[in-house]
Amino acid sequence: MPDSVREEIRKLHLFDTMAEEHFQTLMRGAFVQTFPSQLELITEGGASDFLHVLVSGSVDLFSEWKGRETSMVTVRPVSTFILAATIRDQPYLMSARTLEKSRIALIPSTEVRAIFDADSGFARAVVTELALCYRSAIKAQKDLKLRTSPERLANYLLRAQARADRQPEFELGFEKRRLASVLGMTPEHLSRAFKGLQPHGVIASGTKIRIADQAKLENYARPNPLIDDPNT
Amino acid sequence: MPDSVREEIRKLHLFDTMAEEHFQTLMRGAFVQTFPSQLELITEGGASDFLHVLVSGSVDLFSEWKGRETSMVTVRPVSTFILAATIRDQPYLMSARTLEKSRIALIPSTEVRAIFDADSGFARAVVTELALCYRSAIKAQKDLKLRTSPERLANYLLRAQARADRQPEFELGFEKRRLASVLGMTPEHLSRAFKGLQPHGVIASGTKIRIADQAKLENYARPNPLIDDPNT
DNA sequence: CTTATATCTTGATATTCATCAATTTCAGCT
DNA sequence: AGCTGAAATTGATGAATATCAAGATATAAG
Repeated sequence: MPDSVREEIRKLHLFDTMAEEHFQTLMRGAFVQTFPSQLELITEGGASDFLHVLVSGSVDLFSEWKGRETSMVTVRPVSTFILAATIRDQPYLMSARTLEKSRIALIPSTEVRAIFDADSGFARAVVTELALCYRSAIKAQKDLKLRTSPERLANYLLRAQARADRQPEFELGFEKRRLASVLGMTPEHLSRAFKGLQPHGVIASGTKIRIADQAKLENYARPNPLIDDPNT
Repeated sequence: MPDSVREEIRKLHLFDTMAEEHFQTLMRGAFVQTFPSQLELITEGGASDFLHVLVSGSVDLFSEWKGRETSMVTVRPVSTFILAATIRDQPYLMSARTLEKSRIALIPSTEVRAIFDADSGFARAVVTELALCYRSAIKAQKDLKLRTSPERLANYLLRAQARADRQPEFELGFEKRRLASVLGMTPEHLSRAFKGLQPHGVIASGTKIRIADQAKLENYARPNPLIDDPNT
């Protein structure tokens, strides 16, 4: 494992308080691999053999049932995924595929669980991380149950804007068909939803979004920190 | 706090491995209270001052946005709720109200966080609990995004049946209007969904459900452990 | 037992959203 | 620059779901 990658992983909240010795143990068993785009890394129902750390690129977590498929969330670097399955030693609830060429560090789950028992700083960090994951899942559920799909889109755009330093213009950075799936709608419906947001101050041309009238959009979207703020 | 209640709380997975001394500390600061039906115990956005343990009765966790309201989950005894908010010291994401007369133990959040730092057995139990909560939230999201509402109802009935020892006949134990809200539909639509399940072997009369043809219902519902099994 | 109130059901209708088919636009490749 | 295939849009239609307005049933209080 290259030192630069090691450093990036160490900086993650999940690993930044644990004893150096334990971190070294984890890293000894770990390895970094570069995967091509569109590769299925893990399949839901499988055994959780490795904790994954996305170092660069991006990964889609998705699920299937009865031939239908839905994107649950997009993972961006640097962050871990499928921590809960690893800790509980239970099957993955979601599949994962790369959206682009991606570097991923794989840490054997058995070692993660062993260090979890040995290092209370790490255990505490796991708790923080899981609580965050849980809360963001609850927010996603509220988003789905309380909002119509154009409302979800409007609030999604405001969150994307916030990620892009609140600039009035930003890149979607993400295929629209997957955005549709994340928002729980069809690509066609998403296309119409974008049109429907024009009177509310949104100008979308291709993958570039411009919030022409911030106040108007916010008035329509009614963002709520208990749904839309990732830090709350 | 009565000893009988103390014992029931102690038996919860969350508390059953911690040092007796620490458990005593928690219990000293805690108190049990009986609340009437339909009382709003906590309001989303509020500060998480107490970890709640439902000793008897039942509690609805729900959320609101723009005048709309949705039931997220029903808490049944004996279990805790709003653990993530307590641990993270962040505002509640959901409100809670009693569905019937309920006894609830309230444990000050500050003490929970203090013991969490001091007792690694407790910390580990918190992790297990949070991972379970997270995974059930993901399952709920999959249920919502991958299934139509009659499919959600069909699978809900199979889960309710599993809770009732897999008897072919069981009580819904739950107002239909709230079931509708939990399943993300209107009461009218739920009523029609029940009718739509008749050809699939479901006989519903009032609050009593009879699975007349198990195979037929399962063939329609296609339950999946990665969505429907609470232990997976 | 009866009244009163809320819940559940049913019917009619409107809205939201999905599907299918046909273009159009875009991005990558040569 | 021009070709190629995927993605995005648009239009027409249909299915899923919500809303509104009555009725029917149940539940609780007197």
